[in-house]
Amino acid sequence: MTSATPSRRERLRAETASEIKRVALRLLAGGGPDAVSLRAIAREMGMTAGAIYGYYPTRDDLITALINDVYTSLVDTMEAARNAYPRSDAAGRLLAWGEAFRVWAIGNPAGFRLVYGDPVTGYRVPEGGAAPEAAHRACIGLAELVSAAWPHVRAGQPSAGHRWSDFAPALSDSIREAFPELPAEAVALALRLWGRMHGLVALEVYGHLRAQTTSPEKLYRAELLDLAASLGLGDQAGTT
Amino acid sequence: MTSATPSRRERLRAETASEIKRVALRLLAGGGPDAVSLRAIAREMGMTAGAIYGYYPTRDDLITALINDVYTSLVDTMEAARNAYPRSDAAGRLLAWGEAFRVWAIGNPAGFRLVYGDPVTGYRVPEGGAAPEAAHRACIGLAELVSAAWPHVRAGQPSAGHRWSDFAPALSDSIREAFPELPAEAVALALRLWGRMHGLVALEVYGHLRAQTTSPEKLYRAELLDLAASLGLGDQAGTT
DNA sequence: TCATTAACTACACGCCGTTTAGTTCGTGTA
DNA sequence: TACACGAACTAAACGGCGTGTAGTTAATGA
Repeated sequence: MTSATPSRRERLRAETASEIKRVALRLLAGGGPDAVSLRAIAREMGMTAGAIYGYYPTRDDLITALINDVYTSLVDTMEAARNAYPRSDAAGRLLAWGEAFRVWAIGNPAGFRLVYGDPVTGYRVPEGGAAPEAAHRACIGLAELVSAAWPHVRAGQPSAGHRWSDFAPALSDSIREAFPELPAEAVALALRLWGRMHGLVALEVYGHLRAQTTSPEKLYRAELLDLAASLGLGDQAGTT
Repeated sequence: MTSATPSRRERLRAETASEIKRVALRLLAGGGPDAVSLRAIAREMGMTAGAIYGYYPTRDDLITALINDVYTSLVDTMEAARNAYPRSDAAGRLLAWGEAFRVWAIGNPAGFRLVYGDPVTGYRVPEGGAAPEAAHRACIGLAELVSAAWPHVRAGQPSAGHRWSDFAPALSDSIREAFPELPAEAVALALRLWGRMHGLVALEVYGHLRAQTTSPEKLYRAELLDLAASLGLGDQAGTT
């Protein structure tokens, strides 16, 4: 913010910092979470491990940066998939979002583990622990899907008596601002959507589903359709 | 199998082998997955790390044994909770199973990670990769719940055209033997139940839900009720 | 009694994250 | 232009890890 013209030094520095992340992501994709080590990254860059401490104060800070990058790319992907369908096609947008989630996860198992599992050996989430902004965006995206379906949601949804105070202020505030017509109950529904998409995908990524079925994608598709139906968006064609 | 009377040596040996697992589980519960190391276990037992190789050929074999134990204890817990309700109370049994799953997971986060996540640093599932017997039992348990509800499942369940060949032979065979009246579609439904329970619980265990809501249990309860309703077991009292 | 052998230790190897002290070199200023 | 500063980096060390291997102890059984 303070620098109008980033000096040459600053440019080199920023470039190195992002090269570290780039190499880390490559190692992650190539050799799984355990292949991401400061020593391996440094080796790959022709440096020594200690040098990385000039860019990230600790390994976990680097991992945290990676998580944010990867999480953001996931949410970007889902939003793009959703936006390929017009606002009028609530079912299409829901299915697109859900499919994009699974496709990304299956294509990026290491990334999925990074974001939703134990990222790498010994990593602990930072104390301050503000959820990454990407998680917030994901929740908003889900709320948007719920919002579009809300008029059709059959009143039969079990009301567990959710209140606004049940949710993180950051979440409540954004949703009330973006979708003023939604009740707290709808936020609960959005989080449940999240859980429903997450369940089968997590089981598949970690190999539990493949031990039981040869076609997890069929299972997931059925789940998405059931999910759409339960939101009152039933039978609007199973677009890709 | 060959020994009628286990010799003193054999008894000591078996006792040591299980003490290793016991200590490992204690370390796991106490210090998370990273606290489980051969050196730590040996230290705790007044041995050296190498000694453990006399009992488990490699660290991953020990971890595999732990996973089996922990997974089995989870399934035992869920089955017991379910069996507290009579067969006639299909909804009660479903809710009990589901609640038991979450309660166990929240009370045993390290165990949950061991079974459903990346167990510990560098662990890779064994090649032969037969899914643990406990996973099989869990699937059967879910199928039983579906079986009890099957007459009520509204025909509207989206049919994704599942066939018996879509599932692992071990699973298909057991289910066809135990519940001859069930179609392949019902197995798919059982696996989807699994995913639905798994989703919110996994998000909660890994800290993603708590960043968004202060009452994950309410969310999960609502999900279970919705799930029961979608199986046609609606409105049969929200028993504990 | 004594050879066999299971059980275990001691040590080494290469990996890891992290810290510290020392070195190199581009940069802004006098 | 000369020089001092400081950023960037290396080298080496610490303790921890899983895993082999060679050597030691002690219980077993003929």
